[in-house]
Amino acid sequence: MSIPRKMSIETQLAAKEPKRARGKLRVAALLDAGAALFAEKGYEATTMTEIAQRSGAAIGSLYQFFPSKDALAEALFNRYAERTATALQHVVDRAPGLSSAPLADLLVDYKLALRSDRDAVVDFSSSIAAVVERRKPLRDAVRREIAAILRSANDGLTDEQATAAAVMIGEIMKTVPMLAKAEEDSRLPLIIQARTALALYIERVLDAGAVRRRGGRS
Amino acid sequence: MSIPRKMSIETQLAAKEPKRARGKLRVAALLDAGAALFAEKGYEATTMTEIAQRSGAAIGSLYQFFPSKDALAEALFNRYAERTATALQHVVDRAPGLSSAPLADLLVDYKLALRSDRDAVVDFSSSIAAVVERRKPLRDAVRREIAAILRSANDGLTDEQATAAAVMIGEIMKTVPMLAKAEEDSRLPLIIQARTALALYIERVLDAGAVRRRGGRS
Amino acid sequence: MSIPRKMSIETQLAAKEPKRARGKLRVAALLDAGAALFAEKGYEATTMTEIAQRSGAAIGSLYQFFPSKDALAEALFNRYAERTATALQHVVDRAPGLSSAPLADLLVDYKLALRSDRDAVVDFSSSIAAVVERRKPLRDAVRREIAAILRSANDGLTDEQATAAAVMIGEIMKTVPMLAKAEEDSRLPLIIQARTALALYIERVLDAGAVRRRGGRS
Amino acid sequence: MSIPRKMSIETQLAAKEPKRARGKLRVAALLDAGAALFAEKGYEATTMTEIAQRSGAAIGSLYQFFPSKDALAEALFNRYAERTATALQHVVDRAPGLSSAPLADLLVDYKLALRSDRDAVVDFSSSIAAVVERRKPLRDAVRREIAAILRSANDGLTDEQATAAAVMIGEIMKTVPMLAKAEEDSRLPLIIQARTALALYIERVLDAGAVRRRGGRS
DNA sequence: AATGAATGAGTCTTCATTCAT
DNA sequence: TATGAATGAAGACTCATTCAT
Repeated sequence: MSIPRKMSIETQLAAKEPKRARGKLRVAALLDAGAALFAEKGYEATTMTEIAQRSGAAIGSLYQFFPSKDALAEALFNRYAERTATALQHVVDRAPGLSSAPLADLLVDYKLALRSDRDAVVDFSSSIAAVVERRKPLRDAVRREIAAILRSANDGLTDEQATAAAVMIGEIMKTVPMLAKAEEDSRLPLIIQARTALALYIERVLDAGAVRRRGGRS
Repeated sequence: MSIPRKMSIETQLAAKEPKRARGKLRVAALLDAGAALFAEKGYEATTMTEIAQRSGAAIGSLYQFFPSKDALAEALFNRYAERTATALQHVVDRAPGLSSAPLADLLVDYKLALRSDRDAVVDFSSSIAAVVERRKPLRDAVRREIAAILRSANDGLTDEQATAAAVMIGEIMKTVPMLAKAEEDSRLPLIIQARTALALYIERVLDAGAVRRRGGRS
Repeated sequence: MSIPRKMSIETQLAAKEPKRARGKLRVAALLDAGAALFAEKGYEATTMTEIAQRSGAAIGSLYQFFPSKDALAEALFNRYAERTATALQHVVDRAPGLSSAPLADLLVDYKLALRSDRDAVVDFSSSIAAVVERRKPLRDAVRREIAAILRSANDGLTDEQATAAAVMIGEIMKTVPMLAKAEEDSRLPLIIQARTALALYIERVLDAGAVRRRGGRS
Repeated sequence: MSIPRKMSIETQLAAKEPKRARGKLRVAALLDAGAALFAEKGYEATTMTEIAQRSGAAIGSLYQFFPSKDALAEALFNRYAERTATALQHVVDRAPGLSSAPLADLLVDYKLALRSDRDAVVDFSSSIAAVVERRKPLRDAVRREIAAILRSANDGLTDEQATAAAVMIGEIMKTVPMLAKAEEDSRLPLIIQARTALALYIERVLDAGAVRRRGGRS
């Protein structure tokens, strides 16, 4: 897998790793509290004190492991990147041979699985320098995998076509978390719409060569 | 005793006119500065002092027109809502009779036109109470118009179907501003992908009734 | 605190200057309060809140003009440097033609005049990056003036001799503020000792050529 | 010798006596680390954690031996006081019979020997209550010894004269550590200047009675 | 009206010190 | 004893908002 899990820009932003079991639990609790609050109220509006309180720790304990608010955000992003890598590998493993509809479903499910992690990360990922740096590589890696899936399903695609399609697919996938936020009773139908829209687009992409070869769209 | 102690009412009003005009300019400049900064760094990260500075005004002047930061945001949202209404009317006017592809283009162009306004507004529109209130009605109005367009193009759609489709269309439309942020040379191809994806989805929606009419399950 | 961190490219240490009479008074009061407290308890042990309180201002007002504690220290140092320059010019103006004893007195009086300013500045001048940079040039300038006075009084001195003597004279002068801190009744005798010691040393320096010529010990 | 090597005031601040060789080594390492850091960055700017790290101990270990930062400072001061006493005794032992120049050299060498210890102690010795208390007695003891040396070399000196001279000599001696901080190639010449200045002053002091005896002003 | 100084509650962050393992 | 996590008071600094000129 080509996703960079951690970059080596040595900053003081690095979260200090706990050396005892107690510390590991703390760190996980702190990350969860931070994730929840960032998702709820946004990065700027969330205070470090709130995060500490929600995870049942003193403010000093929070700073013991995350030397700054940005460091916490970065750690959260790293966790998100790792989970993304894992989930994406899952997709890559079962994508071969799938037609547009099941492939669309696979991608939508991938997005649903990462939903809450992503919610915690989106708000700050364009405003914190250390995260901004990591963001593009991660996004590019995801796109590359999707493009690869497309090309292996349709060898008539050029690199440019596959890449552009991967970008568009990524964008359609981003609608999933939004739709999943809808009222309980409209959530499912909406996600079905996303599956449909994505399947239609993927079908078009996979047919691109065939269409040309066959000489017209159905 | 013959000296007039009071100017005529007409004269007073006339004297106020240039000041009002100047005020309008200043208000517009302040809104623009706020919009630009909110888009650049986000609502929370932007300070009132910065906004005043960028528009060449003193902080006191800013507060003369907008009694609070939230009020400024609200004004910005209102401006966005008005422009949305205008642009949407434009869409509604020329939608009738269009097939899926040109309709998709129309909607994509609508989104492109509102792009910068939206950038200024998205960041805070879920965190400021007064704006949150206005947001849903605006979004619902847009969805209703799109649903209406869909139903008038395909009278076989139920209300629920049209609404769900309108939501999905709205979401696909949201990808447009993101794609438009791409590098100069990939921007156009990407927007074409958005047009394609949207057209495919709309085509499916417009065909839905036909399928049923032609003998699908009741 | 300030020193161990890598100096960032452009530090925003510059004190903002007031544009209104009110502000100028404030700035002076703040500088005085800072000077007094730094002299009393040291830089690190003095809090910004204390400084604001002592000068009758709100903490925000302090930060209006001095964007950081370091900036305040720097401003204080700048004021000290200016006063040093003025006082030194005074010395330079009346040094020509003086013999060792009156010259020593002149230098001791110069040090006494700058005493309180120096007290405010010594504690932090070796730990704040921006000040450390300015310190050496100032000290060198003072030494250069003293060396020049020595050489014009004894043209048999080499540059190196004059410089070394200037350094030593500077050091003896530094004892003055310390001695001046003594109990009321021992202060005067002690300062007389300083005048004596300084006069003896200067006499030796001014005689250097003569001594050599006459054959005394080098 | 009248210097108190150990203060009789028992406080909880007093460092716990290490009972094992291991502990003594650790205590020495901690004191050295503290001394180095206090000299480098000052007392306030140095953290307990840093001290522990530099000496390779855990923060908990540091507190095992020194129950507070002040206690560490006090221990450091005590060590300095002991070394001062030893060095001073050395001076006292060989001072009798010396003329001004060798006496000055002796005193300068004494100061050079204690230099690094003093650097570690100066910064906090005026701000920590427990140390402030000990400081004056130590300084007075040193002055008393110097005054005694002066009086035994010149029995024409009054107590007041001898004391004032001792203070001045102490101040001139303080210039030695500063001069010793100069660049490698100017260090030696500068220290020679200090020897010279001190010798001149001492010579004057030792002559004082003679002048009176010989018929100077009463 | 316009300007910029004044205000102070609220944030992030530090660090001496205590405590559990 | 040794270790390092936990604690929270305290300090630097920010910024929306108000006020005086």
